Amino acid sequence: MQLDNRKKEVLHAIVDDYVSTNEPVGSKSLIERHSFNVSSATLRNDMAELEHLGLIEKPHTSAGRIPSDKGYREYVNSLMTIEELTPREQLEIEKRINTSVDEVTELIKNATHTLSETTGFVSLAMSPRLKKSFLKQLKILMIEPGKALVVMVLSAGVVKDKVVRIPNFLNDEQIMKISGAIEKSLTGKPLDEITLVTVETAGKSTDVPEPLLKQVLYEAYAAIKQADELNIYLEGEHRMLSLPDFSSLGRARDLLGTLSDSGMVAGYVNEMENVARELGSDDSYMIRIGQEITLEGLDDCSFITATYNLTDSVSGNIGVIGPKRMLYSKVISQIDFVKKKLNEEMKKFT
Amino acid sequence: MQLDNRKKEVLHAIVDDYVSTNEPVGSKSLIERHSFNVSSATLRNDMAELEHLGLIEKPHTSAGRIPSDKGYREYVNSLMTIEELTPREQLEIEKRINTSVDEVTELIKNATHTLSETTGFVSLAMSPRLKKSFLKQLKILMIEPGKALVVMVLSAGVVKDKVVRIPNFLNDEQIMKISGAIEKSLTGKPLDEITLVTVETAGKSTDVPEPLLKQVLYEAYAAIKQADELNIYLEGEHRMLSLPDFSSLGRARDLLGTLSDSGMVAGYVNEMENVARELGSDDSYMIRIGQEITLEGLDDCSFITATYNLTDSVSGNIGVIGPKRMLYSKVISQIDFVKKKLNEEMKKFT
DNA sequence: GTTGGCACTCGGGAGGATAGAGTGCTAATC
DNA sequence: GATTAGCACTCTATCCTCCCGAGTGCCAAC
Repeated sequence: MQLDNRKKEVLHAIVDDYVSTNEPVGSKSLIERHSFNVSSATLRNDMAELEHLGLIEKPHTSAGRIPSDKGYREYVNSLMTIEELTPREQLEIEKRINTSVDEVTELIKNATHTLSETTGFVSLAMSPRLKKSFLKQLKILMIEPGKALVVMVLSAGVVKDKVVRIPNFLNDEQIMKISGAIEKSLTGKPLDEITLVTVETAGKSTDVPEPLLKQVLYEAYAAIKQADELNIYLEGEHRMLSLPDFSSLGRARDLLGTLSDSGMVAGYVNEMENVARELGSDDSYMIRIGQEITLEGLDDCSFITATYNLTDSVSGNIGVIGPKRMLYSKVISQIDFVKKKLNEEMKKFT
Repeated sequence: MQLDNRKKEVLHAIVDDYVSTNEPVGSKSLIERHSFNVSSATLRNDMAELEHLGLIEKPHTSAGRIPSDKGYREYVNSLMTIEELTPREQLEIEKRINTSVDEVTELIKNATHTLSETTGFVSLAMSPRLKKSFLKQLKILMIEPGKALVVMVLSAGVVKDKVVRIPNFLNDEQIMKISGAIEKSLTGKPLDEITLVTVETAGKSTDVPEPLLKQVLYEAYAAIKQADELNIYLEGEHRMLSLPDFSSLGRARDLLGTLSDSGMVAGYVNEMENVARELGSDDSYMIRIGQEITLEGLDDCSFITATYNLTDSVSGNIGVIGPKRMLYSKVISQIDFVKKKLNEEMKKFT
């Protein structure tokens, strides 16, 4: 995009003004609000040019201009400067996240909540991707005949468990044997290297009769697989209703309808993450603007996520879904700060 | 309320018509849609009377009438007849709930989801009130130095756990001793009879040094207390946006804003339950209509809940929040049926 | 107690005029 | 060649006004 300096400033100003007023911005009001040393006619020429390049557009002939998705993209990529949060804002966020909790999950929920409150938008977080974390402990506890609890402690400081059904005849001692055998041979293995075969091999060393053994092993395997399933935490959906961008009930309905399918949103975030990795992107955050988002009803939204790290190899995403007409520089720095604090707090768990 | 038969029929007809058309209903259209053997003028007299009694009201002078909260209340208490679901509808619900799950929590979530889908409204469920269930097992597992997992199995077939911090110096053996001591003396005790003192007394029989012991006991106690905390599951908030009753963005915003504070909703449901118990109500469901609901923004809603039973002494609530302009007879039977199926499925867990 | 008749009320939709912000284009100027 | 003033044009949003129609309350008659 070869834009001369003034055109860049014009685009910058249009985005700024539109974000703060929610009104299409015209050449004249642009002159009034900013100190361009040229006339409105000159800006009109520039604006015609910017429109030709697809960076801004007119809602209708006699209105001002609003940024297009491409315009926002240009703004985000090359024009904006990210501002630090004020100490006051930082303090506010720190205070909210710092409430001591005993589990990583709680911490992540905390951070998500904080992010929604500080940005005023929908916030979301993915649970950590645990595939690369390894098993530190695995215990099978007998709950009652036919039922047991598989408890796993993972390297990332995460505890997972799952109630499973087991054959009725198995006694406490047999379960302990199986539990011990699995633990002994799987400890230290990353979750994504554990297969049904690995688990079955591990169980072979016990003297528990075959068919009974097999079912327990299978259930243990299923519990391990379930441990690295992804969860998503979404919060603040109702805040979207307060934004003028969603004052049309139809849009609001589509948006909240889509967000209510958390599995779909989770899938999308995951896909974003994968794409970013493939591209070897080294940005600390990912942004999707308007139509770049392939989820239905999010055409007027932007999606910004950052990656938090629980350990070197275990990470997840945290971010925001807001209107594409948002103060990107501010929101990005808010996400960034929350992520930073989240990372710091996470160190306490690993 | 001393209403002659025709007035009852008129009120019944007004509620029915208004629920199905969402238009204020006038004397003339009442004649057209129903077979009253009187003229519209007569109905006008009846309607004036009903209005005088506060059962119906006019949005403005020249409109038809709509039921007031009191009118709906009369309808629900004395006029409506609850209709059975069709076999087809029953099947639909059964199919959705019957998906086999391993934990009660999952089952409840399932039921909530089903209820939202079948009614088209917001559904909610409270987790079972576990105060009256007793401890069947309690194990403390060492996770790593300074950290342990308290696992509790309750009589109602529910498994709860909590990660707790413990003194760094404690070793595996000491923890097991404490764990065993607590389990031995608390097994069989209802949760609400377990106090910090009970737990501390239980721990005395071990030879673990006092200050270390004390912290573990305290954490175990906290874990037990946390086990009977109430959770609420809310689902389908976005569905409210599709209802004409909430086509005003302001109302929709207030409603979803309130519902987003799940703690508050949970508190309210709990209060409803307590009031019903005090009154010794033997209804199988509770209904709050319009202004009877003290939550902000729910003036145009009705709140219907039923009580499910996990065991004789352990129960929770499941129900719906919908517009007060709803088909009560239908919704109530839907809730009732879901509750029934939920109870049946729950038997498998206890 | 019921009914037909009638004057009255009020919201909502249709049509029309107007203001105002903004545009593109042209011709003159720097 | 870039910039500017000026101007005719465009389109939306808003405000009036008017009027239809559904509904009401009340009265006098049955």
